[in-house]
Amino acid sequence: MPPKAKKTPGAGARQSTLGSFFTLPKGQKPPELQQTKLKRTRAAPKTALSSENEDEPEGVKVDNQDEVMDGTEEADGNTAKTKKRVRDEEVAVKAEEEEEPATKRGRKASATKKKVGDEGAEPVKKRGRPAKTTASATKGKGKKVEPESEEEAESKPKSPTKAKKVAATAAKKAAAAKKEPTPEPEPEASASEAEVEAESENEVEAASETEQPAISQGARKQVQSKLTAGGKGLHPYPDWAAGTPVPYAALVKTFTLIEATSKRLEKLSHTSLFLRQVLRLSPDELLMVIHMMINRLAADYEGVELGIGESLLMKAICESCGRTMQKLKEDHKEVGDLGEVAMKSRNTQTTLFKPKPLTVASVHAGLKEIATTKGEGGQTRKVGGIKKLLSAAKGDEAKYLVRCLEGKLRLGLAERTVIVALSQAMIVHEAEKAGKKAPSLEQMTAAESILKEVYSSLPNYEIIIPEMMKVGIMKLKDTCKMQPGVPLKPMLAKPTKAISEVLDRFEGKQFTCEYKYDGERVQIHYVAPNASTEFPTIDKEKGIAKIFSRNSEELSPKYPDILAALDKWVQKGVESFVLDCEAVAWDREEKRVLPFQQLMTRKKKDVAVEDVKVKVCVFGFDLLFLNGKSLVQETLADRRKLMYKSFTPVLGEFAFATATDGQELETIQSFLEESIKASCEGLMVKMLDTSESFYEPSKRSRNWLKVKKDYLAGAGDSLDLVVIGAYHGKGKRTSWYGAFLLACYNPSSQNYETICNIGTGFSEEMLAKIHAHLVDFEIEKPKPYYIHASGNMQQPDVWFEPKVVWEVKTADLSLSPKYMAAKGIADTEGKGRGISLRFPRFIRERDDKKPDDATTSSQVAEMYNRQDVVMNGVNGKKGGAGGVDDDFEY
DNA sequence: GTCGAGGGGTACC
DNA sequence: ATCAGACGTATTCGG
DNA sequence: CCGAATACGTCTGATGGTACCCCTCGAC
Repeated sequence: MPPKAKKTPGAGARQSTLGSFFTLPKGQKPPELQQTKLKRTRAAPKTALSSENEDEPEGVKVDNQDEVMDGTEEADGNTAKTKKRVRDEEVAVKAEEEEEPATKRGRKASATKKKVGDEGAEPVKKRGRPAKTTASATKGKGKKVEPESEEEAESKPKSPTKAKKVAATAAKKAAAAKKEPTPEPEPEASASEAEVEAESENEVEAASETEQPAISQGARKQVQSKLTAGGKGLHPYPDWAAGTPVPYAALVKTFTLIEATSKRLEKLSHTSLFLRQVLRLSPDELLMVIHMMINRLAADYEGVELGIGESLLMKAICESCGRTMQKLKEDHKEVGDLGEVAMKSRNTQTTLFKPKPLTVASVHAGLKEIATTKGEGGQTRKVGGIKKLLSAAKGDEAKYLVRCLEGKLRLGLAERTVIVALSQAMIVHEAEKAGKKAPSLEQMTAAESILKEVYSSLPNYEIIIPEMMKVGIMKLKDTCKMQPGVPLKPMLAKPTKAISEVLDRFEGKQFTCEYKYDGERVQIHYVAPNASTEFPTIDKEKGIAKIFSRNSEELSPKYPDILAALDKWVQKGVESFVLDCEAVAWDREEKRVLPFQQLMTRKKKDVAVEDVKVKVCVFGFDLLFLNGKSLVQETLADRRKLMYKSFTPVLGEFAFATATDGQELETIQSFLEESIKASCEGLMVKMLDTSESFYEPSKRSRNWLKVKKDYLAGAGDSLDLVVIGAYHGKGKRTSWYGAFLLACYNPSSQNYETICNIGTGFSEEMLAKIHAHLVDFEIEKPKPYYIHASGNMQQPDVWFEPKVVWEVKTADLSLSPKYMAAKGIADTEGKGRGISLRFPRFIRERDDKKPDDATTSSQVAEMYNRQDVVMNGVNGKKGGAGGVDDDFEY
């Protein structure tokens, strides 16, 4: 039976799109995407979208209203709402169960069934080649770069003009468009697949899992070894005198090369060549060079901040080049990159004095100085520091200097790649030094994995690099081990669009689901005074007790209360540990967790235990280190057992994350519902006991899954909002709008009240189209009936006539200091705050809606209040307890 | 001189 | 945080 | 058995709101 028939009528067309979208199995492209892939043409994507795959008739027009209304009607009865959700989800899931073709090995045999319903029209894409026709069509955009296009790219490596880019994509699409949706022939495969799976799925999976990393390097290594093994003179920058400081120009040259290509392997090779050169000529500066490449001054937890942002930077450029701010801004808008702007500006001015050429060391020192400048007149002095650097910069140097100050190198080269490059450079260097031949692929692979592993357990170059120079890369593991006091990179989770996706991945294995609390990820490090194991960097007498954030920032000053309460919940005999947990705001009276917005209001510095305003409860979910031993290589099941044994829950102070190991869809389903009722964001799903359950922060960045409520059918709020303003895009989005200002409609005042900016969820194609479309509606000044904050800061770059309506999805609604939506309507504590959206993202255009059909202020208010009720329990203490700046009396 | 508002920056999500 | 796009690798199918 | 095409994972860089902290500047 086509699932569609089962849909709740109220949900209407929206459900049909989202529903099917979110329940698609992994291997399959959602119809929309597929659609776009197949049919993308610059003209009329709209029609393609709506006509073809959403069989979405008139109902659409009002569905949003309906939905909101639904919500409100059910608001008091909470349960009704919940039920509805459950139902939708069930439907979705069932639908999938029925029609999912075993895209992935490891799916059920039932999958052989042909799909029907929503996506029925769309042929199922299977692994492997579907049909002949595609060949010629796809060629145009082939995966390997075609000679011509490469030529093109090469000829203007930097700042390819947008027009060109658009043209290119358009061409691609045109080519792709020829591709015919082929009428899928293919039940056979799934049958055999199913069989294979039945026999040996686990082994196969496990084997491939473990081996993958090593094998996969093969081809890449070959390239690498070729590039790296050659010896001197391969790097385009001429050697500087050995032992002298690395010229900044050499680094910049490398940057330029890296930026010029989009190929990752090529970036990699440039990086390792340069690093090798550094190793050869000025090994002492390796650390600094690495820091510069990843654009950092020191380890994260040392809290070195530049304190420089766009504004100050512009000021500095302005002063140093003698141009007006206005001109600068214009350029910025056009070029989209302050670095380029700075470089160009400098070019127009002849430098009379020839300052000493910049070196990596001098730049580093300059930056550090800027970072440490503070106090009265600090900003001016910082600007002075920038000017000094800038005036010594030649050519491209200025560009990267500025970007470095901006904190975005925008090279397409991030830390991960640098690590790989470093390992390669190092191993080659070592071989050469020892007079041996170029290292074998195996050696290179080994070196790479060693460095990765070491870095993941001790992410601090200031320790690793000197050690590596001393003992060599292959022995690093022996000396650089995890230690309390150095924060690990936390393991992250991959977003999941449907519960079925979880099963898809974890089916047949032991896994667990935990609540995903809405707080701050926190890593607690502890060593008791006089612990029996000693650590090189820790004073034995004092021990250590520190807290780190998700990004390895030190949070101890922010949470003295947690540290002070440690002995309440750490069991005796636990001498040292590293605990992964979530700190959540806690309501002492109601004994329940509070929303994130509440947690945010905690002070960050100089917090004394006595005057903590927002109490925090710690929810532990993983133990990474215990009594002198790293647990990273233990299974989650074991780690968790140890955790349970080592700590004791104390109400309102510490708890273990609520978890269930149930394997059934229904179990997960209801667990999810529970978690949401308990004010959580959703669930985390983790493998329990295969080797995949090791804590592997860097090896596999997303080995956990998160299931968030706003993904699931019916549980996410979506709104239809009017576009009334926009901001010029930067970087990739130069010459388009980069973000937009949205508003809801207030029918009683006939005003448009701003509710949020939005800048994600658009495809490039969409952005281009949007720009082309909206340019014509730009207006000089905001309409008098636009209600928006007056601050200079908040104004968009351009205003529009109210014409276009977009569907936007959000996770939450929050009280806002800068947006005006529903001000005075919702239960906003009379503080004159409006409502805004948390994590807004663009879903699609609603060309079937007029601006005054947009979501209304009262609907927004309704949504907010409903959420408030859910959050605070039906009885909610002292009416509308969500008030953010409510004082919390005890 | 002191105080508060607002700009600018950074962190969290 | 969310999201899209590009690249690299693994897998599969047609010949 | 190979080449081509697809599927999937990883990495990168666009962009969101809010709160705090620090500095600046103007009012008194």
